[in-house]
Amino acid sequence: MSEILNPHKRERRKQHRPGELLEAALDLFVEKGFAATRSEEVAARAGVSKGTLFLYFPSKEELFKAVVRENVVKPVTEGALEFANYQGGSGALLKYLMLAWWRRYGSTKASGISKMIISEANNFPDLAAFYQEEVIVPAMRLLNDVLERGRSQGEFKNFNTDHTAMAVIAPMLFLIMSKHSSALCHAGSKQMDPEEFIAQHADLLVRGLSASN
Amino acid sequence: MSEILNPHKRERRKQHRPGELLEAALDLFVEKGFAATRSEEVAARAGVSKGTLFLYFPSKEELFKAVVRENVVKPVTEGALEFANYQGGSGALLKYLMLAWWRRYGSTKASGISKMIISEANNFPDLAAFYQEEVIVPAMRLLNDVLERGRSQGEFKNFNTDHTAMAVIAPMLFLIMSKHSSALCHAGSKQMDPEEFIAQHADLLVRGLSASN
Amino acid sequence: MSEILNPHKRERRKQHRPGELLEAALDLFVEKGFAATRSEEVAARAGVSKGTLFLYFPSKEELFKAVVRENVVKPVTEGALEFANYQGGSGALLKYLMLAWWRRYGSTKASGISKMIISEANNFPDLAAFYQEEVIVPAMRLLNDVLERGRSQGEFKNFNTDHTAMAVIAPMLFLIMSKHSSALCHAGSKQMDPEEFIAQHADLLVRGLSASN
Amino acid sequence: MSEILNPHKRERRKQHRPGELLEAALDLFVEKGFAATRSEEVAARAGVSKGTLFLYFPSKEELFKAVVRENVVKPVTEGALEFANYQGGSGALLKYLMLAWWRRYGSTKASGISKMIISEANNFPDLAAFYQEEVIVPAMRLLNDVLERGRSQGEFKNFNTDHTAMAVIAPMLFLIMSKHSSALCHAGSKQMDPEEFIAQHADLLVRGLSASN
DNA sequence: CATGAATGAGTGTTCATTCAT
DNA sequence: CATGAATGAACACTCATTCAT
Repeated sequence: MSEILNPHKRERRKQHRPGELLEAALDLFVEKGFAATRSEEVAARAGVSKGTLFLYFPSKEELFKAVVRENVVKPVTEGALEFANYQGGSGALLKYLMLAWWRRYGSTKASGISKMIISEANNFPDLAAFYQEEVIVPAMRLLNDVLERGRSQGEFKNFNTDHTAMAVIAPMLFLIMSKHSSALCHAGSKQMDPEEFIAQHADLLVRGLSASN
Repeated sequence: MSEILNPHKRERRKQHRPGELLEAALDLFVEKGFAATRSEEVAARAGVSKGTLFLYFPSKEELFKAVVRENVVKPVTEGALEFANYQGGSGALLKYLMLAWWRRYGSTKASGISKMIISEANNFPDLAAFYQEEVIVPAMRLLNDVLERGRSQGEFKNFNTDHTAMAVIAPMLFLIMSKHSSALCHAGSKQMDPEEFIAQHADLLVRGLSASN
Repeated sequence: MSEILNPHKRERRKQHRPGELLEAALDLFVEKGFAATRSEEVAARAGVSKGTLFLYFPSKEELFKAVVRENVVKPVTEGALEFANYQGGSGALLKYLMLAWWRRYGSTKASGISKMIISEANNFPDLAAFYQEEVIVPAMRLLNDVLERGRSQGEFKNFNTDHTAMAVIAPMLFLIMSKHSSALCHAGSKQMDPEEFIAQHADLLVRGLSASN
Repeated sequence: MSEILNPHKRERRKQHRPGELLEAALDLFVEKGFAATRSEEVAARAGVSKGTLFLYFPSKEELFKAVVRENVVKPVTEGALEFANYQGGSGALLKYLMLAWWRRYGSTKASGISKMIISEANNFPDLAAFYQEEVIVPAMRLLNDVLERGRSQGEFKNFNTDHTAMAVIAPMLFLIMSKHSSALCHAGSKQMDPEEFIAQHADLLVRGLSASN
């Protein structure tokens, strides 16, 4: 009804085009990977023609970068914001951020983009570099900041930053890969609750970081 | 014996061909993945023509399966053998197997095959099924056997098998992905010693499994 | 109408493409057979690139089926229509249909498709089945109907349907094979007038079918 | 047993090699045609290696020519011999030769060679020329001689040689094509006895040739 | 004589990107 | 702005023929 009353409908559609294309591209990149996703299929799923896709995004690579900016950079930025405003203890903060990251990103379709990049980085160095800059570096900086916050507040002691960072990342990466690869999704990981898994892991880590020895 | 004494060039080459091709294929599958590896390049790297490759392996898929059998199935089988003959405690056994697996497989080029399968399983269901059957199932069985050994000996208590299996696998998977994806290999993981990482993780796990509560 | 008034080049080309490709494919299938016809050559003869061919026909097999529908099914359908509307005697009808079939099909390039299918049916079972269904079955039904019409009108007597059908087909098949195979086209058949040959044969047949004994 | 007693067995096999290869080649050429027959399969069916085939026949084309000489030229030569020695009437001779040709050649596997040549002559001009010279020309000469014998004896009258030759050949060609192409072998031709078909046709022809008008 | 390993040109089909309309 | 027709390089796999052993 609103469509009939609103004469700007087509214009609204037009303005939504990039968003619809991004949505379609996200779906397909996650489902098939970068190389195996055909640009025609992206266009078709967004309900436009092949030519239109290249009107908004000059190449498949640029389309991918836009998908990353829209879906992957955001959660990191949000995490950074919450970090800046957080008042409580660093252990609780770390656990909170890990769980928030899972709820907002890891558990969503978008996390397939991380799986995709890890899978195909070797074949697309430009994409890898872009992802490195826009995602990995900020995320690692945030993680580092959390650990340093804990150290300077005296809550975390005697830890090796690199090892600890790995220990934070490893289980989350594992969950992502399990979620998006049929090679892992049957490896018993289906019977497991990811949030519980992360919570347990976070507790384990915080306990380790807080120990005196 | 006569072969050693009578090193006809053609004959010597022939017997080495499959091995040379397997070696080249391993390199390229690890470097570029399954889809992006061109059969002609495999042949070229092995120093033969395209046709020769198909003389020894009827298709790219069969070539891949041979690579898996040669490089991935073996370490699992070896682990199972050592498990059968092991005499000591189950905690030590678990730690030993994790480290042995890393030294014999994870740290080698061959582990890139695991990364490859996880990356492309969705696009190649037949390959995924093959890998599932030949690698994942036996490996999970071995892991399960180790945990059950610990339980029946009273060394491991009160653990959830699935969760624990995930906790064993996650860090090793993380190391593999880091080693073989340029998207991760700069994520600080280069400064870390994998064996130490595994050892620490194994200790953490064993402590958790041995705890009374 | 606007198309005629507004002859945009691209548009005009587009609508003619399938026809041009079908024409080129007919030429080449007749000239070289199915297996020996390269899709690139079909495209080149139609003045387009290889890719364009597959824009209109999803595979060489489908291209062939389209060629059959366009060039072979039609004459049979036309014959069936004329049969339905025919008023005169059955002997005259049989002779008329045989000659019409020759003029409309046998004497044209398109009849090379029949030669082609007979030649390669063993190697392409799917194509053979398609041809069987779309061409042979309707054609045999028509022939049968003509003979039954003659029997029910009392004009044709005491004939074995199968033998007679063969006797109708054999000379026409012979003419087609002669026309399209260089192995036969010099066998003296060049000095012969096909229409006269068919007319004579038809007369012979009708006389036989009309004989009392 | 005889093999054990006969030390020359291997030598006998050797001498039979060409024959075994010819036999295998005949089978495969008839089954799949010239282009689609792989030389390796010919060798395999003869129980020798690919190299051996090329030891006896310098190319696939030469192999084919040998098959023709062995299997197709012979029946024509035999027919010519019988013609030379025949004493009776020319009508009976024509009928006899037609039936003999069917029994000795048309009904055998070897007749597939004629189907094959007709099918592929356009793609292999050298083969077509060879077949023309070695088979078609002698066969047409024999047929011509039979007709001329009838004319000079006053038994055959008022006939057009070319038309008559076609009328003799057409049904036999039809039988061969039916026998060797799946596109025709279901066209009702299975219910028919070839010898009877030929006999009827021969009678029809002879009656026509003997008629006064 | 016999082998079979090796070659490499050839074929059907796909897909990112361009551009005339 | 939007379309979709057109391109052509790429890629897995085949096979007649050669030749070292």
